[in-house]
Amino acid sequence: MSEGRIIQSVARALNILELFESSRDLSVTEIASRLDLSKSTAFGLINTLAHKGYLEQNPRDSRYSLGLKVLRLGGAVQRHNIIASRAKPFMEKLVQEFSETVHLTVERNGMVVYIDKIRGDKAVFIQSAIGAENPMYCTAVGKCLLAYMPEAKLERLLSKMQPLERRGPNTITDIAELRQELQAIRERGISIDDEEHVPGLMCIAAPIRNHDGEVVAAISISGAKAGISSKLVGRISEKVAWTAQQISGEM
Amino acid sequence: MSEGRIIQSVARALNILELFESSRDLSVTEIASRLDLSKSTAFGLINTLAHKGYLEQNPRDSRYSLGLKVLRLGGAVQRHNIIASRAKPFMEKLVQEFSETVHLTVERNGMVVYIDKIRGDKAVFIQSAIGAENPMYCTAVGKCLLAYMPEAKLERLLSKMQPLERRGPNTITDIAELRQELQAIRERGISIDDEEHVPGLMCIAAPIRNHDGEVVAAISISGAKAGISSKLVGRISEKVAWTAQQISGEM
DNA sequence: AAACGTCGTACGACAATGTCGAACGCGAGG
DNA sequence: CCTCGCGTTCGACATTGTCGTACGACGTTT
Repeated sequence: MSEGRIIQSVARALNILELFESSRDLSVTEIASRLDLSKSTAFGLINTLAHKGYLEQNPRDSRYSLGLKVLRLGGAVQRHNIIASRAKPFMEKLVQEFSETVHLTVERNGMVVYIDKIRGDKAVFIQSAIGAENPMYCTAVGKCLLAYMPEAKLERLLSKMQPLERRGPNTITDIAELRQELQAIRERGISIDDEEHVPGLMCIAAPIRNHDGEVVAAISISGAKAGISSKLVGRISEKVAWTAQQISGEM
Repeated sequence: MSEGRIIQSVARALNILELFESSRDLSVTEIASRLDLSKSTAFGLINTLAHKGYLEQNPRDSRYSLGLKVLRLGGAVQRHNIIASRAKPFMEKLVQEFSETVHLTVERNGMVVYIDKIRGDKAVFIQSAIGAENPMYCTAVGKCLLAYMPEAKLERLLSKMQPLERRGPNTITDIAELRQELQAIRERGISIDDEEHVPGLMCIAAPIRNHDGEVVAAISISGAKAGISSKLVGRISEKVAWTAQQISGEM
């Protein structure tokens, strides 16, 4: 965890922005107390963020909320991210075919990060937001990314993620069992989360490779387990794997 | 343009992030020179942004690009923004019906800001990104927002937006003519951009109101003019207006 | 109505902190 | 093997962010 030079005021400003991930609007006083800053310090930072459009002040109650400028940055990521831009049209086709929610994910710091998401008509309430993080061991996409990871990295991540907390009825809580599962995923080319992360939820994922053959992302379909017959699992698996290969071919 | 207290280092850090809207990756030296900072100052800011996940360093060439953390913020905006979250399902239905691109926009500082976008199958290349800005006088959504604006605000914006630059074959370049157009929009409840912004492109927009009846957003469908017969214009207009009303009813 | 509490914002003084130039270690290219 | 340019580190200075205090505005309470 080397740090190097950290500019305090910048870090604080970013902390302020992050507060708004869980709150729609905040007052200067609330922000100051949550981050242990003096009101005037908080105000200076907030005012700077607002001046640049990253926060906006509601004229009614003079509270602050996120500004639209942050959308610009998010859009820039999507645009510049080779995976996301290439995968988008394929994701849309998947949504149309199965009417279930489709996710695109990568690994970052041992977590699954959702870089794009398209909801389907059947839209079970899946509270995964773009940019959100989830654990790897209990999600289809996470296990998929683990399965194709360089061994050294896998070992490092595995040793850091214990214990495997139970999240759903079928969560794999034993490391040895997880290793077997990863092996099975490599053999099938498909990763399935059968109520391991969220009760009632089923996900099917497949790996996306860059032109060097390294797995750099995973794509998945998620839906209510009740609505997915075992026959459908086969059809979805096939199509997800096929889609992942198509996307890989474009990289 | 009152400023108040601006924290220099924070403003500089935000400037750095904004550089990445037009560049996929940048080196420390490039950033320093573009913003007229010393290399070490730039490095401190960059390092802070990277440490917090808003920038990432490519281990290959040690250049920096936007980090996935910015997606979190963008997602938070979408989630907290009442208009965006309410409108999403309706937008998806519009896309399914017409297979054309659907936009959701608001006005900010006299510009149209795109807060959501869903591409349709026919997906003409429309380079509008989420968070991007466009002028109001030559876009369907912009004219729509102008048409239902409080008079004082309208006058202020009109006086600031002259001259009306020609963008497409039918761009309205005369203020008086624009006022007539706004009147027509109010009468029809529908705003149409017929190659006024981009040659070959046609957009149809309708206003979204909050529960006080104020117009707070506009929704639109965009497509190649060649692919939209005059009969289709009627059908689309009707459906866009209907959708906008439905969304308004949810606010 | 007047007193109170609390809010966002402004001010000013101190020292903590961001800034800068110079220098280091490293890798690529000649 | 030397050189160039890169990202990064270091240390000293003074700029700048920080904090307590205070002001004016608003809403609520008494």
